[in-house]
Amino acid sequence: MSEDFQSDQDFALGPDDFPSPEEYQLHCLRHSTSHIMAAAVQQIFPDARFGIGPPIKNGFYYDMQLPRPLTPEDLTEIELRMREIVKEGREFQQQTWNKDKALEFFGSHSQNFKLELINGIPGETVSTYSIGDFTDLCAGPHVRRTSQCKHFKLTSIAGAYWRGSERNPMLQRIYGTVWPTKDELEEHLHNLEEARKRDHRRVGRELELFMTHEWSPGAPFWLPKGTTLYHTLQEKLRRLLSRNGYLEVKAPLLGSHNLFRTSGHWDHYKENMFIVEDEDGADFGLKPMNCPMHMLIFGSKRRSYRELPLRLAEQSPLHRNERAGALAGLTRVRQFQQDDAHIFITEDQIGEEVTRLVGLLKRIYTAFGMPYRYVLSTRNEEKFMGDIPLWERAERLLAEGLEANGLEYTIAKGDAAFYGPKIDQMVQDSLKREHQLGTIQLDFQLPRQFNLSYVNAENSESIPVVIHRALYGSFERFIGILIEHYAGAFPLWLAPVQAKVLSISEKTVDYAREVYDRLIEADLRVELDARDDKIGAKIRDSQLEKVPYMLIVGAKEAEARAVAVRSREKGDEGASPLDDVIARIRQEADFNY
RNA sequence: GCCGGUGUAGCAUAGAGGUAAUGCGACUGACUUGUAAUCAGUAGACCGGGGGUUCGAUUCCCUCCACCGGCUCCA
Repeated sequence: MSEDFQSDQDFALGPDDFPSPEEYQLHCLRHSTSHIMAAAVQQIFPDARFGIGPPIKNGFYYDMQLPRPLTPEDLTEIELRMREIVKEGREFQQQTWNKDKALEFFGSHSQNFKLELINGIPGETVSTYSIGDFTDLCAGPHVRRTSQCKHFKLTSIAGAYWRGSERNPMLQRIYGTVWPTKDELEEHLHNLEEARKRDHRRVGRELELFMTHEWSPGAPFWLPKGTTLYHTLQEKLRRLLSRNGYLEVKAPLLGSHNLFRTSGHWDHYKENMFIVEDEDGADFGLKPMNCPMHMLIFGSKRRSYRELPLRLAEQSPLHRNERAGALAGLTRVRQFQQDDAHIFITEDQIGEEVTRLVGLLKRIYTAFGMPYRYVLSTRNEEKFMGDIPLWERAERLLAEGLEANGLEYTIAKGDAAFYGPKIDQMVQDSLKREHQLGTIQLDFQLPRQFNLSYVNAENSESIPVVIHRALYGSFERFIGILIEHYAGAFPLWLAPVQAKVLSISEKTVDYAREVYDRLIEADLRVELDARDDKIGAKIRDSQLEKVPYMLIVGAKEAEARAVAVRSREKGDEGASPLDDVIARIRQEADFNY
């Protein structure tokens, strides 16, 4: 360990708490830069009251209460002063104070948030760090001196509630990023710019996949090309599911309050539901989830253990009244469709069903070239229903289901919902960002609330276990992630337009039209560009539209009944007979999970 | 919901207390084109909605709406 890092003291966090020395050093660097920022802010606003300023992924933030809202110009000013502090090379000096001294010190500086923190810290003493005249309550660790924090940039200003609670005052938060070297900082800023360029909202508009309108906030309008994408994902999934024992259903969108009272949504989820009244004033709700409806389907007749596992899949629209400030693009919407399913099983079938599910996830996500990992969420000691032995058995079965497939996973202790443990699938996209997509949730409660049972082999009644599961998550969010993963350049089987026929001149339009018709007959998604324009311009437009294949036809091709193929990735591939090209594209487009 | 920001033609941007400009796109015409932008012309904006200040507001103020960045990754 380098002596640039304060690993030699008795800190709350030491090098051993991190997976690697690099991460430990980054932690120190980011935490330290956060202090430098606070010191700079204090120079400008002597009355600033500080909250917390932790290191985070890629950087740091600091929450503070200031006499006025910050502007972007303030960030520039703060950065300037930070650079001075960095240049001065002030030393990070640690001191251990007893609490009385700390309370007196921070009290005399009106740092009431710090007082609250001190009172929440166990033990008799607290740790502080000073750089020059700026002293902060902090467990550390830090770098040795401020001169080590050269390569930073302040990135944004945001509002944040003190301790994340809406009942607390709103503080101002400044986010920043910092790296050990200039190159790494520049690379990070470059990555941010790249991410901005492939933002699904931007690409979705440019490629005419979807639109939004202020008269339907939180509900995307799927344009023709986006609808093709949506349907393709639905159909590929349907095929996979029907081959794996799923039965698709379509339950109503609207349900009586009686349904949602029974499911518990009326008591626990009503503020997120859209409620409508019929002419007599009876309350109905738009379903926020499919599960209550599927319970009714299961309960609609006497069920036998021979029917289990009963796998009911549904892709219907769901509505959730998300808070206005939480809406964003396709990732946080009010109307969406999950690739939902509820699997009714006996307790004995849990392990095998998990195996089947991770098998399905594997097929799907290898198709997209996205690596992933699993997280098992276990019982929360404070909020859970049902008996503990059943929970423990179920958690073990989930774990075994993963292990039996040679899958590594981490455990999120206490993160389960009250009704049962779950496995979440964390998927990495091409920009190495993680998204929670697939989920496998056990539920011991809902079948009981709906009084569900089946006749077991001993001819008595048993209560089924339910698995709620999604593979894509929601189509909306999944498409948003795919757009960014591929930057709009979808694989052939998924591309809204698979090929575009480009005519070189007016003289070859008839043949171009013929080529177009042949591709249509071959069930390919194809467009014809017969404008009176130069071939270069048509190629450029197709390339910007990210069409996988351009089929260029001029006099030579018409003569030979051929097309010149230009692929999105490889460029000009020369001419081939039309029949061969159709066969080739057809074969490549023929894809299933 | 809360904090901050933004809202000008389909898109990207400019502008200023006296009703708006540029590029791309669209449309029309000419060119008939061989692998990432042919040329010329035309049309297109109640400057997000409502209210106020003012002789006059798109510009300043208030309010509503939408969008964007956030709202524990816990000293």
